[in-house]
Amino acid sequence: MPRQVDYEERRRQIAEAVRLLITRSGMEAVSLRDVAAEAHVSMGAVQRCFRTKDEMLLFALEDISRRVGDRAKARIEASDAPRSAATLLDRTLSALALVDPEDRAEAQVWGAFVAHAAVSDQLAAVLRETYGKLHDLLVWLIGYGQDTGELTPTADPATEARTLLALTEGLTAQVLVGHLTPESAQEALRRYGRGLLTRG
Amino acid sequence: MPRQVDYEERRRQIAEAVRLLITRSGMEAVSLRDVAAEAHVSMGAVQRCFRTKDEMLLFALEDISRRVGDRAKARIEASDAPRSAATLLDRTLSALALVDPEDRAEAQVWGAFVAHAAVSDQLAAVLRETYGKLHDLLVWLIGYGQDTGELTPTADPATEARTLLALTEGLTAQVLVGHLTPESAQEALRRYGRGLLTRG
DNA sequence: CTCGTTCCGATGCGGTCGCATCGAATCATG
DNA sequence: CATGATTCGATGCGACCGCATCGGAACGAG
Repeated sequence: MPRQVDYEERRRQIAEAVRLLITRSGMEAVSLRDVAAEAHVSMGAVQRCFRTKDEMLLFALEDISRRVGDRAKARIEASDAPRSAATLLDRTLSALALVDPEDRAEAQVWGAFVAHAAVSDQLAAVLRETYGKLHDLLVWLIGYGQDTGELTPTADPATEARTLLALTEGLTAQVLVGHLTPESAQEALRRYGRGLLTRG
Repeated sequence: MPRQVDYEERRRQIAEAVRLLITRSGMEAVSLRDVAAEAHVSMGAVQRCFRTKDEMLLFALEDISRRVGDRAKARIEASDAPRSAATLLDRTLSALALVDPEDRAEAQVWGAFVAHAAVSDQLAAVLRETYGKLHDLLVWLIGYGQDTGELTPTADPATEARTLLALTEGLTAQVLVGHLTPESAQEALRRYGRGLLTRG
């Protein structure tokens, strides 16, 4: 056997380059050549990892979807003590809103893929799956909060989860465009969350 | 003087072609040649109207922004009788949510521009202006509803407007991707609106 | 070392891109 | 009609695109 290569690792490396390029110049600036240069590999190596450009973009989206999901879960589990459901919800939504400047790039890439998904069924399928997981996570959190008595029991967790997820995404988009500041978005999100509290 | 041309009309015609192309194949499929063909004019004519491609895209965004704003206002003024503020709000948000299948194309184009705006300051500026106008419209509607006593007076119109606008956009995006049905999005929107009623 | 396999990087190809150029057509004016 | 300003449509240019190809480097097995 000749020199063996960790393809999975290289794919991730390439996905990172795709993210960086989208952040810097938008999705239409993603070319195989630029991706290869950004990932410090040759074009041939990129083509060895992905048969086509679409395959590469698909993997990049799966990669970023995994990141978003992981971060949301991480912020939940990072709570060392049994936190209140309200705190967990707040942290989770903040993570999803990507309001931190360091997450801005990721939000930008996410938005680019959402826009592109309107044309590509494959990308749309990945997004649907990710949205589904985030939805389930929020449903669970809301149900948990209702069990502990923190959240109003009359709310339908599914509807509330849909609303929260959409609100979060909408706020993020408007922050990216510059219509809202991260602070005002954060405040709108918290204000809505407060409405879910039993004594809010 | 030689044959005179209605440039403004032609520009609109070209903008329509841009919309159609984005709807059909996404923003990166928009080339001068295809736009010219779709608009049934020659490439030279397109170049006479717009110095560069970016100028063309900018105009297309301004055109669609105007359409979105016009439609929102139209649905308000179309209410022949002095409608209730709640009805006006519901109609306005439905218009913005672009949940009707016929509006789906427009929502798709809007999303494409939002994504692209993260890279182009010029486009972002147009979007900010449009968002600002929509925000002001919602603020006015909410204030009107509070005056008539239909809406809870404790809510801050500005914050509520921000929330409603973001929620609407987020729901639209998720409908486009296929994570939500237009019906569930409409329901989530109405459910939130009910929370603003005095006796909701 | 030799061989066989695997991977890399360079190059080529056909196509499309945005943009510039230019002759022909058009039409009010003198 | 002749003129000159103006617009059109076609063509050319240089660059870049995605993808295919291929010689050779790298490296384990015999």
